[in-house]
Amino acid sequence: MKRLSGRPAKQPTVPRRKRMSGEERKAQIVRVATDLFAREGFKGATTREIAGKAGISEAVIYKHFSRKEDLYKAIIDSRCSNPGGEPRLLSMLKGKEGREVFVIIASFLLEEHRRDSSFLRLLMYSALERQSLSELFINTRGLEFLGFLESHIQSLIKTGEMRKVDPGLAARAFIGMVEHYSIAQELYGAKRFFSRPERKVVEAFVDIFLNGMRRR
Amino acid sequence: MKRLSGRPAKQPTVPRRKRMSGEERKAQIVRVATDLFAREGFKGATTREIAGKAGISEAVIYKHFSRKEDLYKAIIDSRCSNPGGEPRLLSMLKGKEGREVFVIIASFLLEEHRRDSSFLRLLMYSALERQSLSELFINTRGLEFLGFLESHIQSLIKTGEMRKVDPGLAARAFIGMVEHYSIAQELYGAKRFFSRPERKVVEAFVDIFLNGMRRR
DNA sequence: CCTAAGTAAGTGAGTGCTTACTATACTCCG
DNA sequence: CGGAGTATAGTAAGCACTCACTTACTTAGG
Repeated sequence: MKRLSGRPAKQPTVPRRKRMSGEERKAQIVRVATDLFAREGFKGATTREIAGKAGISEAVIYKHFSRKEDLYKAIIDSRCSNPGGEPRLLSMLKGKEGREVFVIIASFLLEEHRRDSSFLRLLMYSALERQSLSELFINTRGLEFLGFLESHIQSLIKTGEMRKVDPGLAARAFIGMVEHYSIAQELYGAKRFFSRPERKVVEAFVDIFLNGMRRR
Repeated sequence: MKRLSGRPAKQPTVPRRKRMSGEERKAQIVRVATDLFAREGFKGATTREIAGKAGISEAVIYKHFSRKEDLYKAIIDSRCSNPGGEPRLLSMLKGKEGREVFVIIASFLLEEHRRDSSFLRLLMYSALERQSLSELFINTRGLEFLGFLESHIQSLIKTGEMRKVDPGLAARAFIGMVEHYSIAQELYGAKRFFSRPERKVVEAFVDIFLNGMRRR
C-alpha cells in the first residue's frame, strides 16, 4: 500500500553524522563539486555524486543552492576571485625585469597546470557547455593578466628594447605558446608522445619570443 | 485495455518519408551526430535529438550502431581520416619555401577554425570526456602535421637559416601561438574583447617566430 | 508482365534506470 | 521551544536502448 506522501515513522538506528554550520557545509559542497564539475563537466556531474562525495543527501545541496546551475555559478565565481591564481604570480614578478619576467610567467603557468589541471578543465568545459560563463573567466582571470603583460611589452617597446609589434598580439603569442603546450601535454595526453624537461621548454619559448621581439 | 506487448494496429495515414539505402542513412546519421556531439559533447547530445534532426526514429540509429559510444567512435574515425584537413594544407605547401610556408600554415589554421569550429569542439570535448579517444585525434591529425613542421624546421637549422633550437619545441611554439589565439577567439569568446584583422595576426606571429629563430 | 515471397528499412510504444529537484518528518542545539 | 540541518522517500521527466511489428523495395517463377 502506498502512502500519498510524507514519511513513515522511522527508527534512527543509523550512525549519525557530524553537524556543520551552514557556511562550512556550503564551502565543502563547493569544494567537492568543483572537483566533479572539472572532471565531468556540468552535464556529466550529478547532484547524487556530489552529495555522495560530500557525505550528505542531495536535499542538503538544495538547501544551499536552489538549482544545480547556481552551484555551478558559485564555483566559477569562487575560482575567479581566487587567492591561488594570478595575484600570486603578479607578486612574484615584483621588482623583476628583463628576461626573468618571461621565464617566471612561463614557469608559473606550466607548473600550475601540471600541478592541478582542474582550473584548465573548468575553463574548457565552461567554454564548450556554457559559453556565457566562460566569459567571466576570461574577464577576471584572463584579461587582467594579459593586460599586465601587454603593458609590460608596450613599455619595453617604448624604451627601444623591443621592436614595434602590436603589444596585444605579442602578449597573446607568448601566452599562446606556453598555454597551448601545457594544454596539449596535460589534457590531450600529448606527453605520451613528446616530452621535454620543463626548464628546457621554458628556455626555448622565452628565447624564441625575446629574440623574436628584439630590434634587428 | 492494454496489449501484453506488441503494437496496436496502426493506420498509415501519415505522410511517408523517403527511404534510404543503409550506407546513405549511416552517413547521414554520422553527419547529423557530428554536429550535435560537437555542440553538446557526448553526454550532452541525446540519441533522441540525433534521430529527430535526421528525421528518423531512434531505433534506426541502433540498426547501424549498437551503442551510442560506437556512433561517437565512428565520428572520430571519420574526422581523423578526413579529406578536408591536413592533406589539403600539405598540398598547398608544395613548392613553397621561406616565410611563405609559415604564413600559409597560420592562415590555414585560423581560417579553418573560424569557418567551422566543430573540429575544434570535438577535439576539446573528447579530451575532456573521453581522453583515450582524443589520443586518436592527436596521433592522426596532430602528430603527422607537427612532424612535418618539425622536420621542415630541422632542415632550416641544418642549412643555417635558423639557429639551433629543439625543433620539436620550436614547432610547438609556432602552432601554439596560432592555435591558442584561434581557440581563444572562437571558443572562449575572446573576440568580444579583442580583435585584429586576420592578416595582421598572421604577420605578427610569423614575424615573431621567424625573427626569433634567426641566427644572431 | 504480373504477382507473391523475401528482406532491408523503418516505426511507435515501450523498459528500466537515472536525473534534477521536492515534500515531509525527525533531531539537535542555542 | 524554534529553527537550522539532515534524513527518508518520494516525483516527473529524461535517458539509452529494445521489441514486436509494418512498409517499401527487390526479385524469382509462372
